[in-house]
Amino acid sequence: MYSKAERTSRHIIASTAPIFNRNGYAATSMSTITSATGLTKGAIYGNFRNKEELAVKAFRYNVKRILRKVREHQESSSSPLQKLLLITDFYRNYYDFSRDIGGCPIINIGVDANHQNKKLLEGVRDIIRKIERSLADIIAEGRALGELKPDTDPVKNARQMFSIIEGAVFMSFTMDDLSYLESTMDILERMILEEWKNK
Amino acid sequence: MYSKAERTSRHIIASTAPIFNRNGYAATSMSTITSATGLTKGAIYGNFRNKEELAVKAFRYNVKRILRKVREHQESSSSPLQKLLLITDFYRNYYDFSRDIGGCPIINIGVDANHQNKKLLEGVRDIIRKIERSLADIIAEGRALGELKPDTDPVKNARQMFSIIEGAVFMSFTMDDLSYLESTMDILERMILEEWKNK
DNA sequence: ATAAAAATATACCGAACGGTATATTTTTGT
DNA sequence: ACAAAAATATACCGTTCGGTATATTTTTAT
Repeated sequence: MYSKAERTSRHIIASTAPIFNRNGYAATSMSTITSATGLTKGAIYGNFRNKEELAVKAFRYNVKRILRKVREHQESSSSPLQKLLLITDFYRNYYDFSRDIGGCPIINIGVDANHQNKKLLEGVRDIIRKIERSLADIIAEGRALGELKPDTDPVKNARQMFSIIEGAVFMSFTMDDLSYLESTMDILERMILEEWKNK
Repeated sequence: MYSKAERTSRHIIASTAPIFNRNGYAATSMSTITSATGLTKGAIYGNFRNKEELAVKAFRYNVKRILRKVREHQESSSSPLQKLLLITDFYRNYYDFSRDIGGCPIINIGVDANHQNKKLLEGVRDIIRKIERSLADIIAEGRALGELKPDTDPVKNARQMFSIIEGAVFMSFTMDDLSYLESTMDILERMILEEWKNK
């Protein structure tokens, strides 16, 4: 069983994570945090050094939730090519899935933290590099297995793929219109099947 | 000659626009504004109803500056196909161009205003619709002239194109790495020449 | 040049900000 | 059950927030 402090920490993170994601760092005040958690400042500052530390952990919490979902969605396949297509398939449903946490934490916190908060921004960059690496690994494996063309560039293609996905996520959440995701995943899937796949 | 008030208004907008763009609405305080302009609150509130009104006008100012640049870049050509390629070419240099105003106002304010400020968000949406419309017009004209395939869907393709561009802009500014823009423009140009162009 | 009007500066408002010292309550190991 | 330790609540700190009423300065039209 978790200690009291651990349970409280988790509760604070879980209940403030969507708020930080929606409002950003500066616009999420301590009073927002106390009323969202039902706790007082004493409890918050007893478990976190300051607002910044909580914000960083809330960001990581949001990202982990999403990445776990993506992983689960992929697990049904052992083929790298299929995995790529399952990732695009995941993002077709990303709008409904992530609406309750207020959109994509990478975009939200990436934009919010840029020019504002070094630690938060570095956290975002770490996650982006990690995601690109795992995408590149899938592509490299697909190439090694002969599913993808021999001249595929895993790192470059991973970056292109993620960049295109994030564009669609931004547009969908800004315009409140999930068709951007649908329409962009069409392009990505065509790219994978027509340009990356070994035929 | 402009009246005193007009000159002051312009000065306030011009000198706070990059700050709003970088820091966002909540993180740009009145004291930031007074020290950036060299004026006092009396001058600010004498020319703008409140911080929100100034933020909206600062956003429009930033967007106009960029759109004018894009327009100038296109003007050298009368061919819709060439215009599309000049737009992608423009975004290859977008990183250096917009770094001094702190990145892309559409992404920055779009993310910042979402869940925070209705008027600002509506301003962002208006601009996005306007840009997509003008892109769609170019594509439609290209189709009418026979430069693009007859089955091209101007509205859909405009949205896809803009979404992909914004993704690259986000990635470049978040990772401080302009290669995302380069690499994405490669894809877009190939898409235009290989899939949209009437061969 | 002058007076009216417009624009800007000054001084202030109550509220909210992030954070802390300390008192109180709750959990923990025995 | 109990005492020590840990966790949480309370009350407060100085500072900054957006905004305003009013005094002063500058522009404008005559």
